[in-house]
Amino acid sequence: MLLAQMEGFLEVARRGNVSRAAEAMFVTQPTLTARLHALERELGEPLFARTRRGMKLTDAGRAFLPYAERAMRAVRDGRQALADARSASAGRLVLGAAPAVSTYVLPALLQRFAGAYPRVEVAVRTGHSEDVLQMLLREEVQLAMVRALRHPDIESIPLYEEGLVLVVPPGHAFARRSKVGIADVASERLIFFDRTSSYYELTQAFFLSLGVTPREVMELDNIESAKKMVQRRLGIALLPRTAVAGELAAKTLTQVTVTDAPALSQKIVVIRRRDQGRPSGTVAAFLNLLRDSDPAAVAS
Amino acid sequence: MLLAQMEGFLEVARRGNVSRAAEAMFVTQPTLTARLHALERELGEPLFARTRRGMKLTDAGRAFLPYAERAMRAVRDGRQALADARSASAGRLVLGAAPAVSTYVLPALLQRFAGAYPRVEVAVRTGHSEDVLQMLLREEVQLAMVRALRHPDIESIPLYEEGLVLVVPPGHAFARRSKVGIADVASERLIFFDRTSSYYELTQAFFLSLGVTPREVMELDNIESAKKMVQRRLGIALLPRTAVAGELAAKTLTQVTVTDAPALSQKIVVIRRRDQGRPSGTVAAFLNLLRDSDPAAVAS
DNA sequence: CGCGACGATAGAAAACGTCTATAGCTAAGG
DNA sequence: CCTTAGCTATAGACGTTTTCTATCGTCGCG
Repeated sequence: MLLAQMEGFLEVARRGNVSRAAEAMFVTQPTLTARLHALERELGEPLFARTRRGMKLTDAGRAFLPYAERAMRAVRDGRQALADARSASAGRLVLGAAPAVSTYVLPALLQRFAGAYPRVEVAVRTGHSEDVLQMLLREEVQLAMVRALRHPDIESIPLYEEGLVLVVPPGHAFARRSKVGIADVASERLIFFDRTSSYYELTQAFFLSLGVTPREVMELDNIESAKKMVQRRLGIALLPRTAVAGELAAKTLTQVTVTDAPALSQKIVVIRRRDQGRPSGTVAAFLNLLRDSDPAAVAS
Repeated sequence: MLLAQMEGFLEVARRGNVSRAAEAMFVTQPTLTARLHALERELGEPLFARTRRGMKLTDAGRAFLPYAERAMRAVRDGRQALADARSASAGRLVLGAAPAVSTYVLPALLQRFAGAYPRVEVAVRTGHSEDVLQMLLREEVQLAMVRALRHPDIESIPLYEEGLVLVVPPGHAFARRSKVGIADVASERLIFFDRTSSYYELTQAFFLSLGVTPREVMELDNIESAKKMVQRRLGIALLPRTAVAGELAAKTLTQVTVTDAPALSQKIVVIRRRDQGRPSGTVAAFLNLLRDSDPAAVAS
């Protein structure tokens, strides 16, 4: 059975006239007649009664009509759904993100995205990079923004390099000094966040590699708390630049450059399953948005 | 777009494997591959991501899936609906009937019909034959049982001949006499029913043609009341045989034969629009039932 | 009585779908 | 390391189906 037959059936039923319907469908009348015959033969039942003045539905035709309509509508709607998906004018986007990304980078990005694609439903799952990777592999998320990591089944696109910057409370001694060395830092009270996170390991490794043992460490499990601690002058901290952009601008925290240590940073990437084909619809739209933005610059 | 493509799409989506799906659909793998390609090309979007271990729906494919399913289901259901209609195992039957038919003949017929086709919904519209004819022409009913009448757009099948019989109360003088003549009848008080009905005209014409003027006529607008009047000895009446079958059997009315007058009767037919093609489904089923029954004999 | 409108039919040309055979790729196994 | 197995994609031939143009047959209508 062909959709063309259904379509012809509906058109003829609507107009009660094969010639007219054929014209409307841009085929010749014999073609449409043949389609109707084929459909009737397949269904084993005349759908039309041929009268002097045209075609009239039989009871069987009337019984079949709603189903043909339903089928055609389903196809039309399916096409439309695809068009919507293609233009990302509707659909769903499920993102995974590491905590720092989720908190400091995503909000601005999603605000732009939602503005451009208001009918797209967006969901965000936050977790440490490794956990988010697992979500991606389990297809719980379509796309994830995490620190660079590798896995045979994923491909990643670099997003930005997130620097860890040393922040001190306004008016701190470091803020007035022209040069701050790693030894100076080590003698300060240092505040870390989230022992389970890669940031923690990274930071520890950094100090150890410089032969420095941080003094009197304080650990929080989230960045916001760490910032508050610094502001309350309980210590200084190495925090992601994107996480402190707001405070630096508002001068409620001050950035200090360490002169005798390499810049500490990690790469943030967006990752995607390799086996999903070309990105399409909402995913492609979001990736385009990322390409057109400087994610690090939008941190709020 | 072809239904075969939809079907292939669904099958492959379900199995994640073209070869397997092709086997299940009794086609070769290249055929199914071609169908998928054609569908994807028409939709302008890959529906599957080709992986090492088979086919995996893309987001677009996932978006399209429910619509394809819906379309296929509509077609399946349509087929089923037609099959049901053909076997009259389901559907709807709208009958028109003249009052006497509706009241005295239809109940038994419909009881049998409902027994044979329990899932068919039946509706009955009652009216005088001419009114019912109009309903049929307006397609408000599919079939009608009325007195014989002709119209270019309808065809009719004889059902039975309904005799008008003279009924008197039990114990009436006529019941004891061997012979009753038309003159005897004319001297009795006669009860008629429904001046607007064809019965009335028919009966009047009958008497007039015999040169007899009925005495002291009483008119009711329905047969049941007329029967009651006769039973209360307010007169005698010429009533349809089917309408008094029950009373005759119960001996609450007595039939009298008029010896010197021709039998008075009218033909009852079932009529149908000529332009509806061969009767199908419920209509055909009901017509078969009529053919297999003796409608006059089933009068309750 | 011919004209016009309707669907059905015939026959030829074109288009399409399907098949077999095989290529190309990747992952797993000896 | 090479082979094998399992997957989809591709090529080319074949056969059927679809579509077209042209025409017919029928029936109402003027």
